[in-house]
Amino acid sequence: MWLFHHYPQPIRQQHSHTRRHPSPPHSHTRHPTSVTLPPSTTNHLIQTLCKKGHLKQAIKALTQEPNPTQRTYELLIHTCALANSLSDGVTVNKRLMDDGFDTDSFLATKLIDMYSELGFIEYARKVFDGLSNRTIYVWNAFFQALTLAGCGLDVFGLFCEMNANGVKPDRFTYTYVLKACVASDSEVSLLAKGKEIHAHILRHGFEVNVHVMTTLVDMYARFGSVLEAGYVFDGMPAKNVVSWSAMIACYAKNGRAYEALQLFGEMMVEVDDLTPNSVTMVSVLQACGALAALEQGKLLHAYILRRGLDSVLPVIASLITMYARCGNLEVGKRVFDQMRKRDVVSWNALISSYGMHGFGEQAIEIYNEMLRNKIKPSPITFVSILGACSHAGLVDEGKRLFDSITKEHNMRPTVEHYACMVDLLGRANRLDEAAKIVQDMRMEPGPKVWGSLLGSCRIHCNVELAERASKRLFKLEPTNAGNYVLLAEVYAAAHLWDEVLRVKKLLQNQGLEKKSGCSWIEVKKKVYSFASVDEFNPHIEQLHAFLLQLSMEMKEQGYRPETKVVLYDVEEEEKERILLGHSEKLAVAFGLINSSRGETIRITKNLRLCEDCHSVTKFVSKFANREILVRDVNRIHHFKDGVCSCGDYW
DNA sequence: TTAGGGTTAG
Repeated sequence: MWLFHHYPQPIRQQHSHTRRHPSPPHSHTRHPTSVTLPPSTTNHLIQTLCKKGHLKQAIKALTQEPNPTQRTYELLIHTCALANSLSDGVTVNKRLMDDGFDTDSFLATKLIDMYSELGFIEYARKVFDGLSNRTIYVWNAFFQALTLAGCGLDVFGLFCEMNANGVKPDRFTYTYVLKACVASDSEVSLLAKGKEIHAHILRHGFEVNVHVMTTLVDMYARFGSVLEAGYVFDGMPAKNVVSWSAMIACYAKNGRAYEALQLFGEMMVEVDDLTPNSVTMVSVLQACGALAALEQGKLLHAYILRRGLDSVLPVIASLITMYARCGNLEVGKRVFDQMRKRDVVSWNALISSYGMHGFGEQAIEIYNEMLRNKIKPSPITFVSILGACSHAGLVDEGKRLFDSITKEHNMRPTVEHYACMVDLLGRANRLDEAAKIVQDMRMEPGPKVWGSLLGSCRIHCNVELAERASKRLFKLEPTNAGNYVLLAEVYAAAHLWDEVLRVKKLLQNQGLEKKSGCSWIEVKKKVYSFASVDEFNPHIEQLHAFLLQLSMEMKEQGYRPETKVVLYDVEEEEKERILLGHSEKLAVAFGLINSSRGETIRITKNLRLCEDCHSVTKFVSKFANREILVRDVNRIHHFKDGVCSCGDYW
């Protein structure tokens, strides 16, 4: 029994000779519930101690009880899990096996749950392996345990074995097996497995079960298969608030914020007796934030207050982030200030809000206040605060905070933290130091780290390092078009047009495409979107004419188009024409035409803001005397009087 | 005995 190697010898010897009723070989006949024995007061005592959470005393009492019942063991196991005590759990496990409960599938289920909760999947595996009569409960518990432990891949073989053994999957089995597809640490994508399970579900008539089908929607959502998720959702015979929320979350998480809001609207208007709850709100707020749809967001805020959902911490964290992403940092701060209770997520939300607005020093102040409030930082806290330092160019502060992860907080920096450091140093044009961090990392630098390095090379036009980083990235993420585009931009800036063409070919050969630019603007509570190549847009001619006129006026004032960002080796004039078609310029023009003076123009872009759009927007903010907020993938740019809040550092 | 959707970052 390797399982018990590290633990004290079982206590059986102490009580075996005190046992008044010698045990028959099989446990069940000896069970006090199945033989008529007077109810044991010790059993009762153990159970009471467990219910009150006095685990140590309960374990002690166990040594006095010769015939613990199944119920006693059940409570003991549960209490060990609650008390997070592996050693006690193992003691109980050992004792119940000695007592002949080793064939008890009910207790086996409980043991598997316990080991899973304690994070010891190998112990759970031992229990599972040692049991011959595996009921559906046992299989389900083990599937769930494997999934939680990130061993999703193991589930499929066992699922086949279970079917081969004639045990029929039930609605719970399917939810666990579907979850196993997404919760696998393995490199292989398990989408294909998920589709197989989908077929299995249909063959066995489970397409009527709301839980199973909702899990299926969620599985497709997590693989980014929005269409499949939609098919499943649309085909569901009955949907409840969870199904709707899952589909809304699917859109919100997969860059389809507009559809998320639409679906939410449909849910509110068309479906009776269905009330969105706090979970729904979180996804909808996310979608508003993604679109910078401030007016929609405010309506949701009012709704949250009416429904009394403002005491739900995740809702408030999403609300703070929504306001910040919509450019309204002050309101977000006010929401935070009014919270009666705050958790680390609330603080993280505020820190990252200040970070995305470029207020690095204030973000650090908030972080220090959080520590003074005795809130323990989470790994995400450090991502947020390092990101804030990066946006504000606070290199030394960032380095100090990074060191504090190990020195002051006894935590280990993750790949994400290293990626933040590479970004921080790289943006600040300290590429050598950034490269050294990558070299000295104690773990494998993943795509995020190399991606940060490549991004910095793009800003500072470092061809050699960009080639090194992209070589690794092309291996790690062969289908991420963004990496090819970044490298091409580095080459274009260096006028290495042959190389630009070579990278473009590489992209084409794999059937990949450059993600096209897209911008959104909210005007009078409606969201309008613009694409860079957008001949179908009804406003396009008007906008082009407007921009052409604007560009001429700006040129008189000293504007020079930043043609280096154009990835085509064409005449300057053509490059200027291409630049004028950028989606954010269309959105700015649309905003100027369709909103009244004094109104802030809020725009969102799906990519990083290009240098030319940045300088044009600065000009516009001055000449049209308008405040313009542009949120790109990285941060918020607040243009006013010809200046941007990022200080041209982004 | 067991169940489905969410929070903060990049």
